[in-house]
Amino acid sequence: MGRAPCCEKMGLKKGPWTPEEDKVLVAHIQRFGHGNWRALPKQAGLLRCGKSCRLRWINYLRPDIKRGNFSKEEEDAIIRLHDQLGNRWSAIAARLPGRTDNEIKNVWHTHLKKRLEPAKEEEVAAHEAPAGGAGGKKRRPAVKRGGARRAPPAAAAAPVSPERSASSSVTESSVTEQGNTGSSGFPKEESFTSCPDAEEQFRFDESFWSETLSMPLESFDVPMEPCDAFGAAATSASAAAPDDMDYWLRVFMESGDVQQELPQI
DNA sequence: AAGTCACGCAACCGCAAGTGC
DNA sequence: CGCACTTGCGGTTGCGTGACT
Repeated sequence: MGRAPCCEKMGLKKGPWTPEEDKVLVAHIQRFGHGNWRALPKQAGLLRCGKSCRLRWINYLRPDIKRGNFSKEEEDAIIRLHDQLGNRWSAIAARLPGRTDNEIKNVWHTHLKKRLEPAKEEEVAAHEAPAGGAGGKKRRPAVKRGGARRAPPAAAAAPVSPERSASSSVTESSVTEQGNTGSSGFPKEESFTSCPDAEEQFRFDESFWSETLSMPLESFDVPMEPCDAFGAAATSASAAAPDDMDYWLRVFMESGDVQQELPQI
């Protein structure tokens, strides 16, 4: 908004997303997944940078996002988890089904922080903050983020579920490589097509999704795969896990626009 | 009713870490 | 082994909106 452009390429759109852009993004991800965020906007025909697409998907468009006010239980959970984990919002989000790190971060800064401030001050005066990051100073005061990323080395922070630190740490490859990683007990985005809970999660924004899914295929440059290509793709890709790249390559080849887009990948 | 203020949320930026070459 | 690229995370910004004066 008021800063210098983050994207190297000028001409890319910034600011609030339009419903049309949302539809295009959702449709593209459903069909092809998001193995490469950088290439995705080009392939989808969006004038956005990959980062922006990723953020939009993770924080708003994912079907398993729970919108609306936080319940008392959720707020309590955030407070408790923040006490344990510090400002590791993605780790906290991973433990709150349907909530995103951004959302939790916002809630913390706008509600919970203020609520806790008085008590916190006393506590801090008494001893150091537990996780070292609750104060919110310079970058990464608490635990190094590395441990919670793609190949979590047994997790620097024990409480974090080892298989994935964040709701946002989701890629199409996680579907194919790990299959349904719902072992932690809460729904994850990558599982929404293959997990039994998927249908339930899918209801969060039913009207939007039904609208999106009912869009005419002609709206997109590429011929549509039969039915929910995303789910089918994920499933079949999962079946062909060792070779998922080949699978997606084939999908692109069949889609017809690969001649234009693939060389840029 | 109009103007001002405060808050909430969506989005952006920079940096760190992982991965592939 | 080192470098370049991509992804993911946390901090921050600023617009939109409701509350208040």
